[in-house]
Amino acid sequence: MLLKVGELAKRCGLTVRTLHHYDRIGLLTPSARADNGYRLYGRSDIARLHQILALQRFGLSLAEIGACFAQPGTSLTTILTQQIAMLDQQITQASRLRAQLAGLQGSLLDGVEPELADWLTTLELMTMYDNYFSQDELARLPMLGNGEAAEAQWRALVGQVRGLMESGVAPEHEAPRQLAVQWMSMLVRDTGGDPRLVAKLNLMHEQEPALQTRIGISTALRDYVLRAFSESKMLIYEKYLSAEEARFMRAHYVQTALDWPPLLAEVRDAIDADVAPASPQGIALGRRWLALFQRYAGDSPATQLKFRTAMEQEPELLAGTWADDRMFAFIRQAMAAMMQQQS
Amino acid sequence: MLLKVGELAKRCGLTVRTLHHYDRIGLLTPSARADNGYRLYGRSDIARLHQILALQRFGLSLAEIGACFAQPGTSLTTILTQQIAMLDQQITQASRLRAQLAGLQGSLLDGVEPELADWLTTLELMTMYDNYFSQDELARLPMLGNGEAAEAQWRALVGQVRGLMESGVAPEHEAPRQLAVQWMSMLVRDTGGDPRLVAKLNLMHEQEPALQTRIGISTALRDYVLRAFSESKMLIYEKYLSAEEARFMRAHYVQTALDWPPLLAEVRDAIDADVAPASPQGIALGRRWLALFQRYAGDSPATQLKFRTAMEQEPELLAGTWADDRMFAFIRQAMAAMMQQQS
DNA sequence: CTTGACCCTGACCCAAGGTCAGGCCCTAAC
DNA sequence: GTTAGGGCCTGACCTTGGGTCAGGGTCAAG
Repeated sequence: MLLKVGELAKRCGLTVRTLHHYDRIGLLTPSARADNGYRLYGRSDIARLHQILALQRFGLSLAEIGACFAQPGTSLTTILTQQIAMLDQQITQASRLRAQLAGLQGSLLDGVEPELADWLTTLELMTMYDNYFSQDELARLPMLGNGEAAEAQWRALVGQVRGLMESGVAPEHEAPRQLAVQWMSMLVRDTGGDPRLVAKLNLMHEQEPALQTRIGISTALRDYVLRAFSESKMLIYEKYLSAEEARFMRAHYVQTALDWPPLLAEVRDAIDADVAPASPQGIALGRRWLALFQRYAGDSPATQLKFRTAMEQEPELLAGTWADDRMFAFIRQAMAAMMQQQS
Repeated sequence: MLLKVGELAKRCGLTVRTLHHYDRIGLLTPSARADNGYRLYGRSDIARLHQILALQRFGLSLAEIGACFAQPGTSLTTILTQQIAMLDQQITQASRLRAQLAGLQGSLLDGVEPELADWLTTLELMTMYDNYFSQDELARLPMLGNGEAAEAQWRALVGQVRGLMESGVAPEHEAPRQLAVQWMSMLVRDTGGDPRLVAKLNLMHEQEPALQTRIGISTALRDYVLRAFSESKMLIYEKYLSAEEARFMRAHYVQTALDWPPLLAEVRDAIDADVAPASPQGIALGRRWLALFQRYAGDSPATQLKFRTAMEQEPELLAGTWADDRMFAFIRQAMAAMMQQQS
């Protein structure tokens, strides 16, 4: 019962080349050779080949199959769980991509077929997002999924704000202020209240000029909104401050606005990772928080107290800020630990 | 706004080598070079890169992406449907494999952990099946899925038959006959009544000696069953035949038994493919059917009529045969067309 | 004796880059 | 001035699982 290579190949539905390959890499060496050099496969070789094919069908690479034979310590359950896990990952990944493509296809079916070139620029944006956000974060960015409704809302808002800015209306006026508050509220909503997402959005917006032109939000426009939004907050704080304190705040508040989201993001990460507020890492965050706060509140504890009072009295101050009670609690504890340490 | 290769790579989360590669294969050639030979990527290059990455994320190969750019005739919908179809296929395939592995794993959890070597021989059988059956057919082979119950049933039956055979009991005796009828009925059940599956099973069994030793069914055993089963049919036919006719039948019936399944399989294929019975292909099948029938029924129309009468009177004759009314109807029409043609 | 079907080895090929090697360019620090 | 480090260049070899020759030997049938 010795088979030549071609016979074995036919019987197993393989090519001769494949068997040559297995021979070369030492996975299946025929147990005999004829005098003329022909490979002769015996019964045990055939059995081994079947086993190889079985493991291959499981998705193992030839190298892994070789390892299985080399050390018989490997248990089948290990192999199975491993391969199943791999398949699961593969399946979820493919399904996610499929869902994305199907969504895209759905949005294509309604309207006119656009030019490929137009779509490519849209896709350009998609990869940009991919670049800054993990798959997980993308799924949590409601902005993208909401599609139509949210997008129209944003387009309208951006248009209004740009109208005001281009007409020369100062951002401190009431109309820009109201739009800015709406802007931030929508942003909070569309980031699911997660400061990490908004920090990354800001980063992306800053680093991708192409994005700015595409969605129509230049850095100038963003600064305009930022100033208007800051003004809306400062108008409230002012009621609690002396003229001198208000002057200081007005000189520095706007510049700190963009620094908050990254810090909030880090605090949120720390909370999610169960970092203790009193730990060195927690205290470092508290220190940075305090520094940022002092940049517009100043060094005087009395003034700082006024800000805190304002914040407690006026819940409106928290609107559009991505800060919540959990984060405040964390920072309070971190600062307490900080004081303790210093004294 | 010209970026060096390292800068672009960092911004897009790629490696320098990847950009070199894209340059070499002409997918993304930087629009400028510095005096020192450095690649300089402009704004349009960046846009193109983003588009490349988007299409790549869809699962297109670099060659396909290049083709997209080369001829702008390709529509996005085409690409999307194509990729979705590919993903679907990928997903179903992975899911099917996963289900198989999970099933295997489940059957492992109950019992003791067997040796890897033992399992490999089991896997050997699995690939053997793979070799003879398509994935689709495997799923339709209830034999494999039923596992425990059916397998135990088969083991018991095989054991009983072997016991009789080894004790020297002639297959024509009543005990073997009854077991043979049971055998064929189970086979019909476990092939879902599909003659194509049983034809392939027979083929596999004949060509794989390893399989025979593994499941304990030698060709001798199979012939024993076949003879017993034939006997059970012939006893019925005999009641309708003269002594001479019966002698002819007894001399030839058993030898035709193994030729029926392949023919039935082809007829079934023809029906599924909507082949007309009166077409040349249908008539050819009718001719082969008739030839097979005449091998044990003889040439005399009168004798043949007796067989047909028997078949109509004794529904038991159809048990364990994979033939059904649809197939008889097809063959009847084919033969009618055949007669018409000859006259 | 030829022809066709097998067999052998050796070699190059694919996709999508990874990983050096050898050498040039530029900047900053000494 | 020079030297160290980092970035850039090209070229070349490596990966998986074989496909696809090329050049030459072997065997059986006609």
